[in-house]
Amino acid sequence: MRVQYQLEKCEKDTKARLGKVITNYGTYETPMFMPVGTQATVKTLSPEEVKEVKAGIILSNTYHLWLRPGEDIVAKSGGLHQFMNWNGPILTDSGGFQVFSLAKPKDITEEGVCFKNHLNGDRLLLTPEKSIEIQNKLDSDIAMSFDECPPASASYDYMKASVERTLRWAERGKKVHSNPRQALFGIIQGGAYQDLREYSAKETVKLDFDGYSIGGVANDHESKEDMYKAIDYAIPFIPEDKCRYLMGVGEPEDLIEGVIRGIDIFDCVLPTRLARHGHAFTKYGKINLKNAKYKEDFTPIEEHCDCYACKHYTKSYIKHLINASETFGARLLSIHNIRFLIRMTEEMREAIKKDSLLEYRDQFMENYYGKN
RNA sequence: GCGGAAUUGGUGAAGUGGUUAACACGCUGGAUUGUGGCUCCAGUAUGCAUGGGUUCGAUCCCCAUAUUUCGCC
Repeated sequence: MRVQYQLEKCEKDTKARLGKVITNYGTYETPMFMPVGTQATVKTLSPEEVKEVKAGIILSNTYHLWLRPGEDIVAKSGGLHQFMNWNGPILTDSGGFQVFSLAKPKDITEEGVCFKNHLNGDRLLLTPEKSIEIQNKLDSDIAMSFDECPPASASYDYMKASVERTLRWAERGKKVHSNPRQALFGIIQGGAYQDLREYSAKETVKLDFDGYSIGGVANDHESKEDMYKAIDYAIPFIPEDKCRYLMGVGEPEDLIEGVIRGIDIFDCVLPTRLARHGHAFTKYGKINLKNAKYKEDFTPIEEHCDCYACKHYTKSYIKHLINASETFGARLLSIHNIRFLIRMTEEMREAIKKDSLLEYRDQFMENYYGKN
């Protein structure tokens, strides 16, 4: 069976939706936040801990698993779920983001993208067909189309050419997609240019994917206004009965603004990266555990948080672990930060049920950015 | 007691008779949005043991004192 999306309810005053994603590895409710496990592991967490923070689905990465250990080894082990001992749903990114983060413009051709293997210097060519073939073998529940993720600052002409190429790549990838258990999502690009986003959305939808995502946002110092516009331009063209995924977004307020605009799922490295650098999300704003003021703070990160870190450990202790570069500190903060974002999605689901999402947003923002 | 060597910020230390005393760590902040990320950025000695002297000018040269250290009795 292929992943299915079930729309349960639309909020009265916004475009927010309550839904369900049904997969062979379980069903989860949307809106949902996906922790990122690029190299077949959510950095520092065990699968049991990922379950415990109530992650409905995780994201992994085609490019990185292609280079190491190689998709054939993952396939041989019984697929990505088996390989990493995660029996929940998995979405794999296509390597499109690595076009943005690792490749130079001159490496991008109609055929695909030339990468220099960062592990051994080999020249590699990733094509739309290759990306889908790798994802088929990884056997994730949701595969992503291979796209170009252009910088938000790209010129109109560049963006237009890129959008068109990404559409051709989407079609090529769809043609070779052959895993009957795996869904395939299309990616809408176009930056903050209204006509390009609309064009990309319409044309991508014509190709008929199992779900749609909005990509190319929140990169290259893009303003929040531009990001929200990009969502607003694309959403009206996505069929209601398909899951909508905003790629790479994970600041608390962006989750809320995304949901209000009709987004169902998100992924982001932020909670785990911030954790490794000593930061924690809290209801009253982001805090930096490295700050001297937490030296003797023997209270949890958040008093009423239900995560493992907050139930058992103090800021003082976690600060000490971070200062001493002990990995347990990064692990505790990762658990907390992911749980924080997932709890936000839980709260938003409740708010959607009660048609009170705008009130939720206002209250959240007042707490998060107000005076402590 | 005698002779030698050393003394630079929180630490380990470069360094020069002349504009802002290198670097590293630590410390203090900040960044971070489909992870090439235990990463990156910034700030952090009004002073070179103390007191004199030489010099236009001394952390750098000279003298004394203190402390540390090595050797000898």
